[in-house]
Amino acid sequence: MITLKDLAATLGVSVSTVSKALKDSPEISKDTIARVKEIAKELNYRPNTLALSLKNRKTKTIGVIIPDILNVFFARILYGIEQESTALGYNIITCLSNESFEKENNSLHLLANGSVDGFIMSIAEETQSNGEVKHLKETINQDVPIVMFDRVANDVECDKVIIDDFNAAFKGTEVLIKEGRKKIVLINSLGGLSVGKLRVLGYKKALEQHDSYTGEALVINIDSNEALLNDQLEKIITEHPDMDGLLCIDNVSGIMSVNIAQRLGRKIPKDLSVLGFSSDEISHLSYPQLSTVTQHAEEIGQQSVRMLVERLENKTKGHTTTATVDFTIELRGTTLPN
Amino acid sequence: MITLKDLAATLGVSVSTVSKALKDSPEISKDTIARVKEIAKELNYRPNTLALSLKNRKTKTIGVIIPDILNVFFARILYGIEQESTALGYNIITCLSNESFEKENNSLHLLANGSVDGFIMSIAEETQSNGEVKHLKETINQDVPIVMFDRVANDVECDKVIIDDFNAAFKGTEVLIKEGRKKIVLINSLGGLSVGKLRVLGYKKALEQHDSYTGEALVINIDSNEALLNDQLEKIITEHPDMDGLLCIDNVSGIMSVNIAQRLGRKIPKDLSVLGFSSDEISHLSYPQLSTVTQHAEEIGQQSVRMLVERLENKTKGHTTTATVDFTIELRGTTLPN
DNA sequence: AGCAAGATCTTTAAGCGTGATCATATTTTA
DNA sequence: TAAAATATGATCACGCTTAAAGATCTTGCT
Repeated sequence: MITLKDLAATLGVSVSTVSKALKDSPEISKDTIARVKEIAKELNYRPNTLALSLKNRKTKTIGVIIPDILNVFFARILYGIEQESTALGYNIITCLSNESFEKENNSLHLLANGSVDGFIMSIAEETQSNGEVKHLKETINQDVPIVMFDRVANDVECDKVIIDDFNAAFKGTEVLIKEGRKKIVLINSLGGLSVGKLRVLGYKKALEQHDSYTGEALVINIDSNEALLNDQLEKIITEHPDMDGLLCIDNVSGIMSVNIAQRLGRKIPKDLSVLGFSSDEISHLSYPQLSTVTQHAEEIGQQSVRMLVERLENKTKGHTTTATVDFTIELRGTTLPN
Repeated sequence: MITLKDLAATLGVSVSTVSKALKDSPEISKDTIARVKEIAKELNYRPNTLALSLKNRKTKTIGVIIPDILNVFFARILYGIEQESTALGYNIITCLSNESFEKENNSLHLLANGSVDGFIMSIAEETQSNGEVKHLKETINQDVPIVMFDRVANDVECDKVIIDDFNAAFKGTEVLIKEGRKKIVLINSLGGLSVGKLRVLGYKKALEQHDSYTGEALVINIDSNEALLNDQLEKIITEHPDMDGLLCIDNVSGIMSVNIAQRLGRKIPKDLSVLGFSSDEISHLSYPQLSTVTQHAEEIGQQSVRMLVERLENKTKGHTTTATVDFTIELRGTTLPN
């Protein structure tokens, strides 16, 4: 690695002269500046980011903690985070909590010592169901800000980026109601997560509020293990022959349900209307293509970065914000054309 | 942030005493060690990684460059990388090249200045098709080692982790041949990538070598844009009514083909046997579940980390290795049971 | 012309947080 | 009481920035 010292030595000047020359300081003569720059280029000098970070007490690096990178939703959020950070001149250190509290906790401690300027994270399932928040509060108290997205801890005071899950499910359910469906079922594989709970509430509220819907509300909880998903869904579809509307609130069960229902002889969307929750790319995997409540995952990521950087660079103390990112409902082939 | 200085001040001893005490130096009295440790714990002291990195000239951080995080294959590799790095005490800085040469190049330059000890990467499509290697060679020459996985640059001398793509396609094709299929088609959406080319070669070789196969080889190149995939596949399946074996060499077109073919009235696997290339989780999305040539993505990631760390810690100079990670063929529902 | 006061350019020194080496001070032992 | 053991402190270096000091050359004024 080439350092300022090396440049100084080859030119026979002092380190500080080189340093100043490289940033066009008016203190340094045009001539010297030119000479320094030339040799710097020739030797392919790059300032050592570590040294700069140490000096400036900031790293221009964001710690990102993702619960599950194999979930397209999170992968896409990471994509958004990466894009926006790069645009704003930040790097990201990515940690995968793998839904484990311990890993999440470790990552936080490992990086909250000057390695990153702040965190962007969605909390692990385990953390959420156990209601663990100490590690989060501690980090914030040490002046390392956190922005939480999607899965947030309500009793931690920090910036947040969420979807209006209640409303998303509400509007989604309305789509099915307005089609005149008589038995609309919600399949829930999100277990103890707050987002799942909110979606169930939105679904129930919509059914209640529309007099045109005369059926019952039926929420079926299933195991989220993907290997078991096919069998569970097949069982549900078989056991509910009169089901004509289906709301799947996770990424993949909508796709699977469409494929299974068709194999079992249901016409989609005629006999059964299916609405999933996910982003575009996965909806292509079924035929007809899955209609979805689309969460703008990329936007969630970008927004999170913007909020964190705002806080870092303007030193916004106190006063936290919660941003809600819009959802859209995209009707493709598994619901009736309107 | 709490520093050694802070601890020293509160205890009324010197910084070096604190530093030594924290690492149980025999130079320091039991008594002082205890006192230092107690207050360190109380104030929640964590050594500043940045300062350590600067001092030790190594960061214990790996730069990871991924072409496309929305591709499950890469997401899963990242998963493996993260697991193994954490296990070996390394952090990862993740950059997404998004298949662009420029982003790849930038990331490399941005981090190859002491920010990371080495890189693990798969080169961007653009980089590969243009045959750009200067940035890679430069990095290696600056003594920052690179491990490439999956998509590798043949004329760059570095450690590599690959799949035996030729053989994977060869064996996969053999499965279909042994079923007695008469018209086996390969659908290629991987365009200019080396892996795609190797798979096509393996397929052709298998067809040639088996006298029992009397049909032709037919490679159909398609656009990889997922939004267009459905239509393209439907067209292919419609136009080739006599096709009875299908090899899809990317992640998703196998799934789509199965769903489309069934909708068009083909019985799977009776009329048409389909074999995809992907990892487990995505194969669940079709019914019957897709039979696949499974690439052990996680293992590829882990192996890459092991090779890099080996080089970093043992200062293995010169002498590069290429590791081949096994593939397995997993017959699920879209091929005949054997 | 003579010389203080600027103007211009360069170097010195300190500090970011650590750890290693070397030096110093205090106590114990032979 | 000198030598050895014990405990602590001072200093430097990692690569960089920056305030302050130093050195050299111009300028302006009597």
